[in-house]
Amino acid sequence: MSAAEETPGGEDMPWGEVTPEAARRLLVAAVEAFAERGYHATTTRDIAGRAGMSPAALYIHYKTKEELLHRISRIGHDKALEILRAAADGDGTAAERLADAVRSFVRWHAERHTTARVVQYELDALGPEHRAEIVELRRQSDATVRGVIDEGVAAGEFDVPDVAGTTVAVLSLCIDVSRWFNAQGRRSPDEVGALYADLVLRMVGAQK
Amino acid sequence: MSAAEETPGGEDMPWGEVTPEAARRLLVAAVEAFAERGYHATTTRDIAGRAGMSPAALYIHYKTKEELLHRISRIGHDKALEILRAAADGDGTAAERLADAVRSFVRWHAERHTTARVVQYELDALGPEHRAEIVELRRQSDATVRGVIDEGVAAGEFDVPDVAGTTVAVLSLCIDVSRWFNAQGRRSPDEVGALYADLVLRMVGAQK
DNA sequence: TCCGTCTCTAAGCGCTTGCTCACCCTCGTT
DNA sequence: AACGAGGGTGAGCAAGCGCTTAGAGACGGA
Repeated sequence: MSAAEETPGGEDMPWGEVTPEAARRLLVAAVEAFAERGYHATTTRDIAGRAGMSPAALYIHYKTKEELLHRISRIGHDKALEILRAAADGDGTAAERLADAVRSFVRWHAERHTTARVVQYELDALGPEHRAEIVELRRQSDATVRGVIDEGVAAGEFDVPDVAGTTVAVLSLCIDVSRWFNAQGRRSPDEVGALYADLVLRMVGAQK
Repeated sequence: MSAAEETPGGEDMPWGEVTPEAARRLLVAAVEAFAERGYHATTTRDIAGRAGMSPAALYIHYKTKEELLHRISRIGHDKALEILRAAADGDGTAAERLADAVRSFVRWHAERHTTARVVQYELDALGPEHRAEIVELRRQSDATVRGVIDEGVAAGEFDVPDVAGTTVAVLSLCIDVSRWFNAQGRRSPDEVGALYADLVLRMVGAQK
């Protein structure tokens, strides 16, 4: 992680790598608008307006509206993959690492559900090359989770008849959090993360 | 179920209740287009073209493009709820009924993933009143699944610390099948249904 | 035969869209 | 003081949008 993504205090600063500041403001505005209305229902005038700029200003920093979506999608997927890998490559048993991965992955999808919604559900709005690039990142996410489950099975920790299918289900479950999660709801991101980690351990038949 | 929805052979005839035939052709075309590109990216000309008609023909059968989406959404949700209730109100233990519900619900989301994708992911494109109507149907789906889990817990069949949260997770898991399922993929709708029924039984801690 | 009804089309209206262009303002450098 | 570079704007273009309208053709009943 680059220094630009962290404040001096060390807390996470999203979109810190996007410069200059005007480009970042536009990108944050686009994330909000895309998450609320969807990519196709969002106009470039709406994005520029939210960022406090004229419609033409957008095209100084981004070539097209689709490039904006691609930047958002790319950064978001990189972050999601980084979170999964940090947990998967950590110490501990396969069960501990899987629970860790699910907990942090779900927490991210809940906490930053605005971004996650765009990242996960607006994939089809990308052009062919950009979409292919993102699909490859997803393949890596899948491989990361499958690896932990494989290790758990090999170590006798898990009981999983269908590793590939279970991997898809686990990732699907986590990703869909961004669709239904509501910040005003009863549950905090931490609570949902803990619940889901428990559910996934049950899915893979980890002994408690 | 009305007679119009079934062929003489008894097999399921989707959109059978939509008449006249031209209106049904338009609706089927709209489902395909909405599923492929999303509601906002689909033009009325595209829908009419797929149905082999002129753009103006659409407005003989539907007042607006949004009404088309509403009809699709309404019929789809009715069908989904009917499937869930048929399983939940059946005979057998809570575990059997929950497995049955998940199996048939998932099978529907896989088999008819085109429709399901529109029904489940284009909710926000509806106007306020139409959206409220659909949200109410979803509440009933949630209540149906929650009921079965509650009964399983009461009967000592299940071990579920958080019934509300687990219900959301189960439904979310099933619904998201429509996003990733691919007819050309390796798995049949039946196989995915069986896998998911097993996974859900594990999630609720049903003894095998 | 004439009429009213229903389904559908060709043409197009008013508006919004993504995006461009000519121009201006604010800088740090010389 | 003069300058070049880069970030910003107001106005607007071509294209495409959802939807309407005038009228054509088919058809059943009086």
